[in-house]
Amino acid sequence: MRRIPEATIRRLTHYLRCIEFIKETGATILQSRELAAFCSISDSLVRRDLSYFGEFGTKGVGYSIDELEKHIKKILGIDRIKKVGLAGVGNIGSALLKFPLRRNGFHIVAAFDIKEELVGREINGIPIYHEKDIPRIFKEKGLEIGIIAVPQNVAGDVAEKMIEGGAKGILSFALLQCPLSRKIPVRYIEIAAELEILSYEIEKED
Amino acid sequence: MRRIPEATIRRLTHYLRCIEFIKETGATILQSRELAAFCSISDSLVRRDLSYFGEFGTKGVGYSIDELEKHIKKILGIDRIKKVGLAGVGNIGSALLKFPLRRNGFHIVAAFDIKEELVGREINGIPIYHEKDIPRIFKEKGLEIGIIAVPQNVAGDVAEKMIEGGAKGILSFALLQCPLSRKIPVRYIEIAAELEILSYEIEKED
DNA sequence: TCCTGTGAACAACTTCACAGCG
DNA sequence: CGCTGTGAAGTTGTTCACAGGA
Repeated sequence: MRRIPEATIRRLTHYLRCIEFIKETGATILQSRELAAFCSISDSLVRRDLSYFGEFGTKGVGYSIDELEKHIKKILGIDRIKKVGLAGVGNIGSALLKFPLRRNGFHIVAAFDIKEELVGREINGIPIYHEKDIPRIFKEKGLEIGIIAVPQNVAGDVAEKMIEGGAKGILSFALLQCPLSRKIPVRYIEIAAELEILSYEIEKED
Repeated sequence: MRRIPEATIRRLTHYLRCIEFIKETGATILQSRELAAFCSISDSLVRRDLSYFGEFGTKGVGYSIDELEKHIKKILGIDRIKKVGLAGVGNIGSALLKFPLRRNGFHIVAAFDIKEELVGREINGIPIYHEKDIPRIFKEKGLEIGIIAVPQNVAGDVAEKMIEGGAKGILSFALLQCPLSRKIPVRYIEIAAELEILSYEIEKED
């Protein structure tokens, strides 16, 4: 199979959001043109994106919404729940603990912080452990994904502990400055960067 | 001037992060190769990115770190503080109110919520108003950017109120389903989508 | 000499346009 | 006929390779 553009994968997540929305209207068939309109892109791009993974549609008709949803979830690997561990129960961290990520197939099973007064407590039913126990708890509970919401200066250490515990991927709110000992996929959420890009778009004269 | 790739703008924000970091080491000159290594990209891409905006470097030497920082901030429009209004003082919203965005040139001046018990209070020195007052406060205080951290079903209404108040750009944590009355730049932070992309990267056999 | 800035080559991604199937 | 799936064309973004200035 050809290499898949990252942009295609990102759009797949948009398609999923649209499908969830459209499903509520009771529709069962969806055409590339309609899905494209929802996402403000061209219909041929929708077809191209889906065609990377097989032939899901029916010529002359469109795509079965249920089938399409199942296929996209399979492609994204969210056809089964993934267990997540979150480090850093500060502002962002505790907000995420209350966030309904489970709806999207991600289950935050354990949280970690360095503050003794937090260790042993629970937020939203999620137990908080000490950060030094990250490797052990990741292994014991079979956590696959780590979310990093700690200050930047310790983010690298936390990432290493997650990797030591067998994490397969990391989503980080802090820049990981040092190269990681073992290569696993890392994605960033950079609020400041998004605001800066927005600022550029505002200022540039079109 | 040629059209600038969005990827270039995103990298500009990375360059800024690197510069902030490198400045602390006391260096005053930076070469494209070094900056590229920090960002794990090619040196020619760094030079290409910068060349879109003029000739900042000195041949045979490199770039003055201070000059480069100033130029990039100018390009991104963050050479002056931008005032921000934030709607939705829930989990994510109140975390953002405590986040030091000011360091990056963004000043959250007002927050908004629909809950009467929050209205009139302050978080981190930022006053909370009722969401119905978004247009008035945006105008009165000259807010340029709106951050949306409200539930998805009211996100569209909130966006419209911000636009009515003269907002020039929006950063949203919720999908804005309806088309906006006036076209302004909108960027999204989609935590679920990032996790889904991460999931894909984990599952795919390389 | 060394590193920047940039045409030209190359690679990646998107759109076009239509064959082909239901 | 209508809509998908896909070669081919077109467009956009990145790398190469080197001219040219400090």
